[in-house]
Amino acid sequence: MRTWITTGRGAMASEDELIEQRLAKRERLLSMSDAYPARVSRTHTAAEAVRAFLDAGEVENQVAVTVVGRVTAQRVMGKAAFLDLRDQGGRIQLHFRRDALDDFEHLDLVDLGDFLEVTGSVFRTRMGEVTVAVASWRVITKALRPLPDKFHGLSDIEARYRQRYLDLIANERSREIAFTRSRVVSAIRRFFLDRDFLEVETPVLQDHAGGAAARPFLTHHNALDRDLYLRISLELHLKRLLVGGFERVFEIGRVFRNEGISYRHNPEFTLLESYEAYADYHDVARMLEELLAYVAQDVLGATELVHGEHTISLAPPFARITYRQALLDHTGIDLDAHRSVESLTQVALERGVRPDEGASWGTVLDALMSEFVEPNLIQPTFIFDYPTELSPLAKRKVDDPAVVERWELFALGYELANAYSELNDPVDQRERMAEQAAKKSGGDEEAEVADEDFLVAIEHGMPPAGGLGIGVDRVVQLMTGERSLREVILFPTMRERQGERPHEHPGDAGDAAEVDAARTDVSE
RNA sequence: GGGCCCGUAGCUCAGUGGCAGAGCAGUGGACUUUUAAUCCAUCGGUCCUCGGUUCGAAUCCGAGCGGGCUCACCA
Repeated sequence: MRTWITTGRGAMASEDELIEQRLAKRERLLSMSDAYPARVSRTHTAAEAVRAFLDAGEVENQVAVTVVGRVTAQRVMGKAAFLDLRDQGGRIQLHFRRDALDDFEHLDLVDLGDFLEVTGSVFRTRMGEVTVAVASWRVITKALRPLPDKFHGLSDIEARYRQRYLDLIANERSREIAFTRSRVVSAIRRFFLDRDFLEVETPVLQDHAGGAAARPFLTHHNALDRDLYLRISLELHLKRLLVGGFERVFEIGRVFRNEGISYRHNPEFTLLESYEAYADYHDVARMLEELLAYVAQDVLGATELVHGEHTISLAPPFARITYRQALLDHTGIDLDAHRSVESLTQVALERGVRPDEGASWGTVLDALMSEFVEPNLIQPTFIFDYPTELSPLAKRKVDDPAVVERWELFALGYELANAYSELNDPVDQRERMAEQAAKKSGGDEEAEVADEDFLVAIEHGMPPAGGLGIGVDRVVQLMTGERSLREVILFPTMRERQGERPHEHPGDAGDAAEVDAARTDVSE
Protein backbone atom coordinates (compact mmCIF):
# COMPACT_ATOMS: atom_id res chain seq x y z
CA MET A 1 0.00 0.00 0.00
CA ARG A 2 2.71 2.42 0.87
CA THR A 3 5.55 1.09 -1.22
CA TRP A 4 6.35 4.66 -2.26
CA ILE A 5 7.59 5.57 1.19
CA THR A 6 11.22 4.63 1.69
CA THR A 7 13.40 5.27 4.66
CA GLY A 8 16.29 6.48 2.57
CA ARG A 9 18.56 3.90 4.18
CA GLY A 10 16.85 0.73 3.10
CA ALA A 11 13.75 -0.75 4.63
CA MET A 12 13.75 -0.92 8.41
CA ALA A 13 10.74 -2.58 9.89
CA SER A 14 10.26 -0.48 12.98
CA GLU A 15 10.59 2.87 11.24
CA ASP A 16 8.22 1.60 8.59
CA GLU A 17 5.78 0.69 11.33
CA LEU A 18 5.90 4.18 12.77
CA ILE A 19 5.19 5.62 9.34
CA GLU A 20 2.46 3.07 8.80
CA GLN A 21 0.72 4.13 12.00
CA ARG A 22 0.95 7.79 11.09
CA LEU A 23 -0.38 7.12 7.60
CA ALA A 24 -3.37 5.40 9.16
CA LYS A 25 -3.97 8.42 11.40
CA ARG A 26 -3.69 10.65 8.35
CA GLU A 27 -6.38 8.61 6.64
CA ARG A 28 -8.68 8.95 9.64
CA LEU A 29 -8.09 12.69 9.79
CA LEU A 30 -8.79 13.04 6.08
CA SER A 31 -12.00 11.05 6.45
CA MET A 32 -13.23 13.65 8.99
CA SER A 33 -11.75 16.84 7.53
CA ASP A 34 -8.60 18.14 5.90
CA ALA A 35 -5.27 17.30 7.51
CA TYR A 36 -3.45 19.70 5.18
CA PRO A 37 -5.58 22.85 4.85
CA ALA A 38 -4.31 25.58 2.55
CA ARG A 39 -5.48 28.37 4.83
CA VAL A 40 -5.10 28.65 8.57
CA SER A 41 -5.82 31.35 11.14
CA ARG A 42 -3.39 32.93 13.54
CA THR A 43 -3.98 35.88 15.80
CA HIS A 44 -0.83 35.58 17.92
CA THR A 45 2.54 33.92 17.82
CA ALA A 46 3.38 31.91 20.91
CA ALA A 47 5.40 34.78 22.31
CA GLU A 48 2.68 37.32 21.47
CA ALA A 49 0.05 35.22 23.19
CA VAL A 50 2.08 35.14 26.40
CA ARG A 51 2.76 38.86 26.08
CA ALA A 52 -0.92 39.66 25.55
CA PHE A 53 -1.86 37.67 28.66
CA LEU A 54 0.71 39.50 30.77
CA ASP A 55 -0.33 42.86 29.34
CA ALA A 56 -3.96 42.06 30.23
CA GLY A 57 -3.00 41.69 33.85
CA GLU A 58 -3.11 37.90 33.75
CA VAL A 59 -6.88 37.85 33.98
CA GLU A 60 -8.17 34.44 32.90
CA ASN A 61 -10.73 34.04 30.10
CA GLN A 62 -9.95 37.55 28.87
CA VAL A 63 -7.32 36.93 26.20
CA ALA A 64 -8.57 34.92 23.23
CA VAL A 65 -5.93 33.68 20.83
CA THR A 66 -5.52 31.47 17.81
CA VAL A 67 -2.02 30.04 17.62
CA VAL A 68 -0.34 27.66 15.19
CA GLY A 69 2.77 25.57 15.39
CA ARG A 70 4.37 22.18 15.74
CA VAL A 71 3.62 19.77 18.58
CA THR A 72 6.89 19.09 20.41
CA ALA A 73 5.65 17.36 23.56
CA GLN A 74 2.52 15.59 24.73
CA ARG A 75 1.51 14.91 28.31
CA VAL A 76 -1.80 13.07 28.18
CA MET A 77 -3.65 12.18 31.38
CA GLY A 78 -6.79 10.39 30.38
CA LYS A 79 -9.36 13.17 30.50
CA ALA A 80 -6.95 16.08 30.09
CA ALA A 81 -3.80 16.69 28.11
CA PHE A 82 -0.99 19.20 27.87
CA LEU A 83 0.77 19.71 24.56
CA ASP A 84 3.69 21.97 23.78
CA LEU A 85 3.25 23.97 20.60
CA ARG A 86 6.30 25.58 19.05
CA ASP A 87 6.58 28.25 16.39
CA GLN A 88 9.62 30.04 15.01
CA GLY A 89 9.99 32.39 17.91
CA GLY A 90 8.88 30.41 20.90
CA ARG A 91 6.73 27.81 22.58
CA ILE A 92 3.40 27.82 24.33
CA GLN A 93 1.62 25.13 26.30
CA LEU A 94 -1.87 23.97 25.32
CA HIS A 95 -4.40 22.48 27.74
CA PHE A 96 -7.05 20.14 26.36
CA ARG A 97 -9.95 19.03 28.60
CA ARG A 98 -12.38 16.28 27.80
CA ASP A 99 -15.30 18.13 29.33
CA ALA A 100 -14.59 21.17 27.17
CA LEU A 101 -14.06 19.44 23.84
CA ASP A 102 -16.29 17.17 21.76
CA ASP A 103 -13.32 15.95 19.81
CA PHE A 104 -10.98 15.27 22.73
CA GLU A 105 -10.55 11.64 21.61
CA HIS A 106 -9.17 12.83 18.28
CA LEU A 107 -5.97 13.78 20.12
CA ASP A 108 -5.13 10.11 19.60
CA LEU A 109 -4.50 11.07 15.99
CA VAL A 110 -1.90 13.69 16.92
CA ASP A 111 1.76 12.75 17.02
CA LEU A 112 4.85 14.70 17.94
CA GLY A 113 5.81 16.72 14.90
CA ASP A 114 2.28 17.45 13.69
CA PHE A 115 1.19 21.05 13.20
CA LEU A 116 -1.95 22.31 14.94
CA GLU A 117 -4.16 25.37 14.81
CA VAL A 118 -5.63 26.06 18.23
CA THR A 119 -8.13 28.62 19.51
CA GLY A 120 -8.71 29.31 23.19
CA SER A 121 -8.16 31.66 26.05
CA VAL A 122 -4.96 32.16 27.96
CA PHE A 123 -4.53 31.28 31.63
CA ARG A 124 -1.77 30.37 34.04
CA THR A 125 -1.60 26.84 35.39
CA ARG A 126 -1.11 25.78 38.98
CA MET A 127 2.49 25.09 38.09
CA GLY A 128 2.83 28.64 36.83
CA GLU A 129 2.98 28.19 33.08
CA VAL A 130 1.08 30.48 30.74
CA THR A 131 -1.18 28.14 28.77
CA VAL A 132 -3.93 28.19 26.17
CA ALA A 133 -7.16 26.56 27.37
CA VAL A 134 -8.19 24.98 24.10
CA ALA A 135 -11.73 25.67 22.92
CA SER A 136 -11.27 24.35 19.38
CA TRP A 137 -8.42 22.86 17.43
CA ARG A 138 -7.48 21.04 14.26
CA VAL A 139 -4.54 19.35 12.66
CA ILE A 140 -3.10 21.53 9.90
CA THR A 141 -0.22 19.23 8.94
CA LYS A 142 0.09 15.55 9.70
CA ALA A 143 3.73 14.43 9.87
CA LEU A 144 4.65 10.92 8.83
CA ARG A 145 8.11 10.54 10.31
CA PRO A 146 9.07 10.77 13.97
CA LEU A 147 11.16 13.64 15.28
CA PRO A 148 14.48 13.24 17.11
CA ASP A 149 14.41 12.45 20.83
CA LYS A 150 12.53 15.22 22.65
CA PHE A 151 15.08 15.40 25.43
CA HIS A 152 18.41 14.33 23.99
CA GLY A 153 17.71 15.94 20.64
CA LEU A 154 19.81 15.16 17.62
CA SER A 155 23.52 14.92 18.32
CA ASP A 156 24.79 12.80 15.45
CA ILE A 157 26.86 15.35 13.58
CA GLU A 158 26.40 13.74 10.21
CA ALA A 159 22.63 13.68 10.62
CA ARG A 160 22.71 17.29 11.80
CA TYR A 161 24.39 18.37 8.55
CA ARG A 162 22.60 16.06 6.14
CA GLN A 163 19.14 16.68 7.64
CA ARG A 164 19.60 20.20 8.89
CA TYR A 165 15.85 20.65 9.29
CA LEU A 166 15.95 18.09 12.11
CA ASP A 167 18.91 19.87 13.65
CA LEU A 168 16.96 23.14 13.53
CA ILE A 169 13.97 21.50 15.21
CA ALA A 170 16.03 19.79 17.88
CA ASN A 171 18.84 22.21 18.65
CA GLU A 172 18.28 25.79 19.73
CA ARG A 173 21.93 26.60 19.03
CA SER A 174 21.52 25.75 15.35
CA ARG A 175 18.62 28.15 15.09
CA GLU A 176 20.63 30.86 16.82
CA ILE A 177 23.51 30.46 14.39
CA ALA A 178 21.19 30.69 11.39
CA PHE A 179 19.58 33.85 12.79
CA THR A 180 22.96 35.37 13.56
CA ARG A 181 24.20 34.62 10.07
CA SER A 182 21.20 36.36 8.59
CA ARG A 183 21.77 39.40 10.78
CA VAL A 184 25.46 39.52 9.87
CA VAL A 185 24.70 39.47 6.14
CA SER A 186 21.97 42.09 6.58
CA ALA A 187 24.30 44.35 8.54
CA ILE A 188 27.03 44.04 5.92
CA ARG A 189 24.57 44.87 3.17
CA ARG A 190 23.17 47.84 5.09
CA PHE A 191 26.69 49.15 5.75
CA PHE A 192 27.51 49.29 2.06
CA LEU A 193 24.12 50.59 0.96
CA ASP A 194 24.39 53.36 3.55
CA ARG A 195 27.67 54.39 1.92
CA ASP A 196 26.12 54.62 -1.52
CA PHE A 197 27.53 51.39 -2.86
CA LEU A 198 25.45 49.85 -5.62
CA GLU A 199 24.64 46.20 -5.05
CA VAL A 200 25.07 44.20 -8.25
CA GLU A 201 24.99 40.60 -9.44
CA THR A 202 27.55 39.22 -11.84
CA PRO A 203 27.74 35.87 -13.66
CA VAL A 204 28.35 32.62 -11.86
CA LEU A 205 28.90 30.84 -15.17
CA GLN A 206 32.03 32.15 -16.82
CA ASP A 207 34.37 31.53 -19.73
CA HIS A 208 37.37 31.99 -17.46
CA ALA A 209 37.33 31.51 -13.72
CA GLY A 210 39.59 34.36 -12.72
CA GLY A 211 40.28 36.79 -9.95
CA ALA A 212 41.78 34.32 -7.50
CA ALA A 213 44.27 31.49 -7.27
CA ALA A 214 42.08 28.39 -7.11
CA ARG A 215 40.93 25.45 -9.15
CA PRO A 216 37.44 25.94 -10.60
CA PHE A 217 34.48 23.66 -11.19
CA LEU A 218 33.72 22.88 -14.81
CA THR A 219 30.21 22.58 -16.15
CA HIS A 220 28.62 22.36 -19.57
CA HIS A 221 25.96 24.28 -21.43
CA ASN A 222 24.03 21.85 -23.59
CA ALA A 223 22.40 24.17 -26.11
CA LEU A 224 25.65 26.00 -26.81
CA ASP A 225 27.63 22.77 -26.46
CA ARG A 226 30.19 24.71 -24.53
CA ASP A 227 32.06 24.29 -21.28
CA LEU A 228 31.68 26.94 -18.61
CA TYR A 229 33.39 27.45 -15.29
CA LEU A 230 31.76 28.33 -12.00
CA ARG A 231 33.24 31.54 -10.67
CA ILE A 232 36.00 31.47 -8.07
CA SER A 233 35.76 35.19 -7.30
CA LEU A 234 33.71 38.26 -8.16
CA GLU A 235 36.62 40.52 -8.98
CA LEU A 236 36.94 40.74 -12.74
CA HIS A 237 33.30 41.50 -13.43
CA LEU A 238 33.03 44.08 -10.68
CA LYS A 239 36.05 45.85 -12.15
CA ARG A 240 34.36 45.89 -15.53
CA LEU A 241 31.64 47.88 -13.79
CA LEU A 242 34.24 50.44 -12.66
CA VAL A 243 35.19 50.75 -16.34
CA GLY A 244 31.48 51.21 -17.04
CA GLY A 245 31.33 54.24 -14.79
CA PHE A 246 29.99 52.90 -11.47
CA GLU A 247 32.10 54.33 -8.67
CA ARG A 248 31.01 52.14 -5.76
CA VAL A 249 29.82 48.59 -6.27
CA PHE A 250 29.56 45.49 -4.16
CA GLU A 251 28.31 41.96 -4.46
CA ILE A 252 27.61 39.28 -1.88
CA GLY A 253 27.74 36.04 -3.76
CA ARG A 254 28.56 32.41 -3.76
CA VAL A 255 31.84 31.32 -5.28
CA PHE A 256 33.03 27.80 -5.95
CA ARG A 257 36.50 26.37 -5.49
CA ASN A 258 37.31 22.84 -6.45
CA GLU A 259 39.36 21.94 -3.42
CA GLY A 260 39.32 19.86 -0.30
CA ILE A 261 36.47 19.78 2.18
CA SER A 262 37.22 20.35 5.84
CA TYR A 263 35.90 22.12 8.88
CA ARG A 264 37.55 25.26 7.48
CA HIS A 265 36.67 24.84 3.81
CA ASN A 266 33.46 24.29 1.91
CA PRO A 267 33.56 24.01 -1.90
CA GLU A 268 31.01 26.80 -2.17
CA PHE A 269 31.24 29.76 0.14
CA THR A 270 29.93 33.29 0.37
CA LEU A 271 32.25 36.06 -0.69
CA LEU A 272 31.73 39.77 -0.43
CA GLU A 273 33.66 42.00 -2.76
CA SER A 274 33.46 45.77 -3.00
CA TYR A 275 35.19 48.26 -5.30
CA GLU A 276 35.43 51.96 -4.67
CA ALA A 277 36.80 54.28 -7.33
CA TYR A 278 39.23 56.98 -6.21
CA ALA A 279 40.02 55.11 -2.99
CA ASP A 280 43.23 53.26 -2.18
CA TYR A 281 43.94 50.31 0.06
CA HIS A 282 44.39 52.51 3.13
CA ASP A 283 40.89 53.89 2.63
CA VAL A 284 39.59 50.34 2.31
CA ALA A 285 41.36 49.29 5.52
CA ARG A 286 39.63 52.08 7.44
CA MET A 287 36.30 51.11 5.90
CA LEU A 288 36.75 47.47 6.89
CA GLU A 289 37.48 48.47 10.48
CA GLU A 290 34.25 50.42 10.53
CA LEU A 291 32.39 47.57 8.88
CA LEU A 292 33.46 44.90 11.36
CA ALA A 293 32.84 47.17 14.33
CA TYR A 294 29.42 48.03 12.89
CA VAL A 295 28.46 44.41 12.30
CA ALA A 296 29.62 43.35 15.77
CA GLN A 297 27.76 46.20 17.40
CA ASP A 298 24.63 45.46 15.40
CA VAL A 299 24.64 41.69 15.87
CA LEU A 300 26.28 41.28 19.28
CA GLY A 301 25.75 44.71 20.80
CA ALA A 302 29.46 45.02 21.49
CA THR A 303 32.76 45.22 19.65
CA GLU A 304 34.33 42.65 21.92
CA LEU A 305 33.61 38.99 21.53
CA VAL A 306 34.72 35.78 23.16
CA HIS A 307 35.97 33.01 20.92
CA GLY A 308 37.13 29.99 22.86
CA GLU A 309 39.98 31.11 25.08
CA HIS A 310 40.38 34.41 23.25
CA THR A 311 38.64 37.73 23.69
CA ILE A 312 38.72 39.55 20.39
CA SER A 313 38.35 43.30 20.10
CA LEU A 314 36.87 44.64 16.89
CA ALA A 315 37.14 48.25 18.03
CA PRO A 316 39.11 50.30 15.46
CA PRO A 317 41.88 50.77 14.76
CA PHE A 318 43.30 47.29 14.20
CA ALA A 319 47.00 46.51 14.36
CA ARG A 320 48.92 47.24 11.15
CA ILE A 321 52.22 45.71 10.19
CA THR A 322 54.00 45.25 6.89
CA TYR A 323 54.49 41.84 5.38
CA ARG A 324 58.24 42.26 5.58
CA GLN A 325 58.18 43.34 9.23
CA ALA A 326 55.75 40.57 10.26
CA LEU A 327 58.04 37.97 8.73
CA LEU A 328 61.07 39.57 10.33
CA ASP A 329 59.39 39.66 13.74
CA HIS A 330 58.25 36.05 13.71
CA THR A 331 61.10 34.35 11.87
CA GLY A 332 64.05 36.74 11.88
CA ILE A 333 64.07 36.51 8.10
CA ASP A 334 64.41 39.77 6.20
CA LEU A 335 62.97 39.10 2.78
CA ASP A 336 64.95 42.03 1.36
CA ALA A 337 68.11 40.08 2.23
CA HIS A 338 66.80 36.97 0.42
CA ARG A 339 65.52 38.15 -2.91
CA SER A 340 66.39 34.94 -4.72
CA VAL A 341 64.48 31.67 -4.50
CA GLU A 342 67.68 29.81 -3.62
CA SER A 343 68.59 32.08 -0.75
CA LEU A 344 65.05 32.17 0.66
CA THR A 345 64.61 28.41 0.34
CA GLN A 346 67.83 27.97 2.27
CA VAL A 347 66.62 29.98 5.28
CA ALA A 348 63.20 28.30 5.09
CA LEU A 349 64.82 24.88 5.28
CA GLU A 350 66.81 26.05 8.28
CA ARG A 351 63.49 26.68 10.00
CA GLY A 352 61.98 23.35 9.08
CA VAL A 353 59.81 24.56 6.20
CA ARG A 354 60.29 22.42 3.14
CA PRO A 355 58.86 24.13 0.04
CA ASP A 356 57.42 22.04 -2.78
CA GLU A 357 59.60 21.09 -5.69
CA GLY A 358 60.10 24.10 -7.96
CA ALA A 359 58.39 26.49 -5.54
CA SER A 360 58.78 30.12 -6.52
CA TRP A 361 60.07 32.93 -4.31
CA GLY A 362 56.57 34.08 -3.51
CA THR A 363 55.35 30.58 -2.73
CA VAL A 364 58.17 30.06 -0.24
CA LEU A 365 57.32 33.37 1.40
CA ASP A 366 53.69 32.33 1.58
CA ALA A 367 54.68 29.06 3.26
CA LEU A 368 56.74 30.92 5.84
CA MET A 369 53.90 33.32 6.58
CA SER A 370 51.39 30.51 6.91
CA GLU A 371 53.66 28.57 9.22
CA PHE A 372 55.11 31.24 11.49
CA VAL A 373 53.06 34.40 11.26
CA GLU A 374 49.37 33.80 10.54
CA PRO A 375 48.63 31.38 13.43
CA ASN A 376 49.84 34.06 15.85
CA LEU A 377 47.52 36.76 14.56
CA ILE A 378 44.70 36.37 17.07
CA GLN A 379 43.57 39.99 17.40
CA PRO A 380 42.57 41.57 14.10
CA THR A 381 45.73 42.54 12.30
CA PHE A 382 46.37 44.00 8.86
CA ILE A 383 49.40 42.65 7.01
CA PHE A 384 50.42 45.28 4.44
CA ASP A 385 52.40 45.20 1.21
CA TYR A 386 52.58 41.76 -0.33
CA PRO A 387 55.10 40.40 -2.83
CA THR A 388 54.00 41.31 -6.34
CA GLU A 389 54.40 37.75 -7.48
CA LEU A 390 51.51 36.61 -5.24
CA SER A 391 49.21 39.41 -6.31
CA PRO A 392 48.70 39.68 -10.07
CA LEU A 393 45.74 42.07 -9.75
CA ALA A 394 47.19 44.61 -7.32
CA LYS A 395 49.05 47.85 -8.03
CA ARG A 396 52.80 47.97 -7.45
CA LYS A 397 54.34 50.24 -4.85
CA VAL A 398 55.93 53.18 -6.61
CA ASP A 399 59.17 52.87 -4.64
CA ASP A 400 59.41 49.07 -4.84
CA PRO A 401 57.90 47.27 -7.84
CA ALA A 402 58.50 43.88 -6.15
CA VAL A 403 55.80 44.77 -3.64
CA VAL A 404 52.14 45.64 -4.22
CA GLU A 405 49.62 47.77 -2.36
CA ARG A 406 47.73 44.90 -0.81
CA TRP A 407 46.74 43.89 2.68
CA GLU A 408 45.09 40.93 4.28
CA LEU A 409 43.26 41.05 7.58
CA PHE A 410 43.83 38.16 9.97
CA ALA A 411 42.05 37.26 13.19
CA LEU A 412 42.02 34.05 15.20
CA GLY A 413 44.87 32.87 13.01
CA TYR A 414 43.04 32.87 9.73
CA GLU A 415 42.42 35.25 6.89
CA LEU A 416 39.24 37.27 7.04
CA ALA A 417 39.68 39.78 4.24
CA ASN A 418 41.94 40.85 1.42
CA ALA A 419 42.24 44.19 -0.34
CA TYR A 420 44.26 45.99 -2.99
CA SER A 421 44.85 49.27 -4.57
CA GLU A 422 43.59 47.78 -7.80
CA LEU A 423 45.94 47.44 -10.73
CA ASN A 424 44.59 49.64 -13.51
CA ASP A 425 47.61 49.94 -15.80
CA PRO A 426 46.48 47.67 -18.65
CA VAL A 427 50.02 47.09 -19.87
CA ASP A 428 51.25 45.94 -16.47
CA GLN A 429 48.08 43.89 -16.03
CA ARG A 430 48.60 42.16 -19.36
CA GLU A 431 52.18 41.30 -18.47
CA ARG A 432 51.22 39.88 -15.11
CA MET A 433 48.42 37.80 -16.54
CA ALA A 434 50.91 36.48 -19.06
CA GLU A 435 53.19 35.46 -16.19
CA GLN A 436 50.30 33.65 -14.54
CA ALA A 437 49.41 31.95 -17.80
CA ALA A 438 53.00 30.79 -18.12
CA LYS A 439 52.82 29.31 -14.62
CA LYS A 440 49.59 27.60 -15.51
CA SER A 441 51.00 26.00 -18.62
CA GLY A 442 53.93 25.02 -16.42
CA GLY A 443 51.51 22.89 -14.41
CA ASP A 444 50.33 25.24 -11.66
CA GLU A 445 46.60 24.49 -11.65
CA GLU A 446 45.85 27.39 -9.35
CA ALA A 447 47.59 30.06 -11.41
CA GLU A 448 45.25 32.58 -12.92
CA VAL A 449 44.22 32.43 -16.54
CA ALA A 450 44.60 35.39 -18.84
CA ASP A 451 41.19 36.91 -19.41
CA GLU A 452 41.38 38.79 -22.70
CA ASP A 453 37.90 40.22 -22.36
CA PHE A 454 38.85 41.69 -19.00
CA LEU A 455 42.08 43.12 -20.41
CA VAL A 456 40.17 44.77 -23.24
CA ALA A 457 37.80 46.24 -20.65
CA ILE A 458 40.50 47.92 -18.59
CA GLU A 459 42.28 49.08 -21.73
CA HIS A 460 39.30 51.42 -22.00
CA GLY A 461 40.38 52.90 -18.68
CA MET A 462 39.54 51.80 -15.16
CA PRO A 463 39.76 54.53 -12.52
CA PRO A 464 42.08 54.13 -9.55
CA ALA A 465 40.17 52.06 -7.01
CA GLY A 466 40.37 50.21 -3.74
CA GLY A 467 38.94 46.70 -3.78
CA LEU A 468 37.96 44.41 -0.91
CA GLY A 469 37.12 40.74 -0.48
CA ILE A 470 35.65 39.25 2.70
CA GLY A 471 34.96 35.61 3.53
CA VAL A 472 31.43 36.04 4.85
CA ASP A 473 31.28 32.55 6.34
CA ARG A 474 34.37 33.31 8.36
CA VAL A 475 32.96 36.59 9.59
CA VAL A 476 29.91 34.63 10.75
CA GLN A 477 32.23 32.15 12.43
CA LEU A 478 33.97 35.02 14.16
CA MET A 479 30.68 36.55 15.31
CA THR A 480 29.17 33.27 16.53
CA GLY A 481 32.31 31.88 18.12
CA GLU A 482 31.92 28.67 16.13
CA ARG A 483 35.00 26.65 15.38
CA SER A 484 33.70 24.75 12.38
CA LEU A 485 32.64 26.41 9.15
CA ARG A 486 30.05 23.66 8.78
CA GLU A 487 28.18 25.01 11.77
CA VAL A 488 27.59 28.34 10.07
CA ILE A 489 26.64 26.91 6.66
CA LEU A 490 23.10 25.54 6.75
CA PHE A 491 23.74 22.83 4.18
CA PRO A 492 27.46 22.06 3.99
CA THR A 493 28.71 19.96 1.12
CA MET A 494 28.80 16.28 2.08
CA ARG A 495 29.95 13.15 0.34
CA GLU A 496 27.30 11.13 -1.41
CA ARG A 497 26.18 8.24 0.73
CA GLN A 498 26.81 4.86 -0.77
CA GLY A 499 23.75 3.36 -2.42
CA GLU A 500 21.64 6.36 -1.55
CA ARG A 501 18.91 7.23 -3.94
CA PRO A 502 16.50 10.11 -3.93
CA HIS A 503 13.31 9.29 -2.06
CA GLU A 504 10.75 7.83 -4.36
CA HIS A 505 7.34 9.31 -4.88
CA PRO A 506 4.08 8.13 -6.35
CA GLY A 507 4.43 7.68 -10.07
CA ASP A 508 8.19 7.84 -10.02
CA ALA A 509 8.61 5.17 -12.65
CA GLY A 510 6.50 7.06 -15.18
CA ASP A 511 8.09 10.40 -14.36
CA ALA A 512 11.56 8.98 -14.81
CA ALA A 513 10.69 7.84 -18.29
CA GLU A 514 9.36 11.27 -19.17
CA VAL A 515 12.48 12.96 -17.90
CA ASP A 516 14.62 10.70 -20.01
CA ALA A 517 12.53 11.54 -23.06
CA ALA A 518 12.82 15.24 -22.33
CA ARG A 519 16.57 14.96 -22.03
CA THR A 520 16.77 13.33 -25.40
CA ASP A 521 14.82 16.23 -26.90
CA VAL A 522 17.11 18.82 -25.38
CA SER A 523 20.25 17.17 -26.62
CA GLU A 524 19.06 17.15 -30.22
C1' G B 1 45.53 12.58 0.41
C1' G B 2 48.16 10.89 5.58
C1' G B 3 47.30 9.77 10.99
C1' C B 4 43.82 8.87 15.10
C1' C B 5 38.72 7.88 16.61
C1' C B 6 33.56 6.53 15.62
C1' G B 7 29.22 3.65 13.03
C1' U B 8 24.06 -1.13 17.70
C1' A B 9 15.96 0.26 17.42
C1' G B 10 13.01 6.44 14.52
C1' C B 11 16.29 9.44 18.44
C1' U B 12 20.02 9.23 22.71
C1' C B 13 23.15 5.43 24.26
C1' A B 14 24.92 0.58 27.05
C1' G B 15 26.88 -4.03 25.59
C1' U B 16 34.60 -5.92 24.04
C1' G B 17 34.02 -13.81 22.18
C1' G B 18 28.54 -17.24 24.52
C1' C B 19 20.22 -15.92 23.88
C1' A B 20 20.38 -8.26 21.01
C1' G B 21 19.75 -4.36 25.73
C1' A B 22 17.96 0.51 28.30
C1' G B 23 15.60 5.45 28.17
C1' C B 24 12.69 8.44 24.89
C1' A B 25 9.29 7.95 20.73
C1' G B 26 5.29 4.23 19.13
C1' U B 27 1.09 0.73 20.57
C1' G B 28 -2.65 -0.99 24.61
C1' G B 29 -4.29 0.29 29.62
C1' A B 30 -4.74 3.75 34.39
C1' C B 31 -4.79 8.93 35.31
C1' U B 32 -9.04 16.19 34.47
C1' U B 33 -3.15 21.50 36.24
C1' U B 34 1.19 18.38 33.62
C1' U B 35 5.90 20.17 31.88
C1' A B 36 12.16 15.09 30.51
C1' A B 37 4.47 13.97 33.63
C1' U B 38 3.93 9.25 36.31
C1' C B 39 2.56 3.92 36.63
C1' C B 40 1.55 -1.14 34.19
C1' A B 41 2.06 -3.94 29.73
C1' U B 42 3.93 -4.24 24.84
C1' C B 43 5.83 -3.64 19.61
C1' G B 44 10.34 -2.45 17.31
C1' G B 45 17.16 -4.86 14.97
C1' U B 46 20.85 -6.02 7.72
C1' C B 47 24.62 -4.46 15.43
C1' C B 48 27.35 0.36 8.36
C1' U B 49 28.85 -3.34 4.14
C1' C B 50 31.70 -7.46 2.32
C1' G B 51 35.18 -11.12 3.49
C1' G B 52 38.16 -13.83 7.20
C1' U B 53 39.42 -16.24 12.19
C1' U B 54 36.44 -19.23 15.63
C1' C B 55 32.38 -24.65 17.88
C1' G B 56 30.36 -19.65 18.29
C1' A B 57 31.47 -12.62 16.14
C1' A B 58 27.87 -6.51 17.53
C1' U B 59 32.62 -7.84 19.98
C1' C B 60 38.79 -10.25 17.07
C1' C B 61 41.33 -9.55 11.93
C1' G B 62 41.29 -7.46 6.67
C1' A B 63 39.10 -4.50 2.92
C1' G B 64 35.41 -1.00 1.67
C1' C B 65 31.57 2.95 2.64
C1' G B 66 30.15 7.13 5.66
C1' G B 67 31.29 10.58 9.60
C1' G B 68 34.37 13.30 13.31
C1' C B 69 39.09 15.19 14.82
C1' U B 70 43.93 16.34 13.06
C1' C B 71 48.11 17.37 9.49
C1' A B 72 49.15 19.11 4.45
C1' C B 73 46.67 22.90 0.33
C1' C B 74 42.89 26.42 -0.12
C1' A B 75 39.03 31.97 2.08
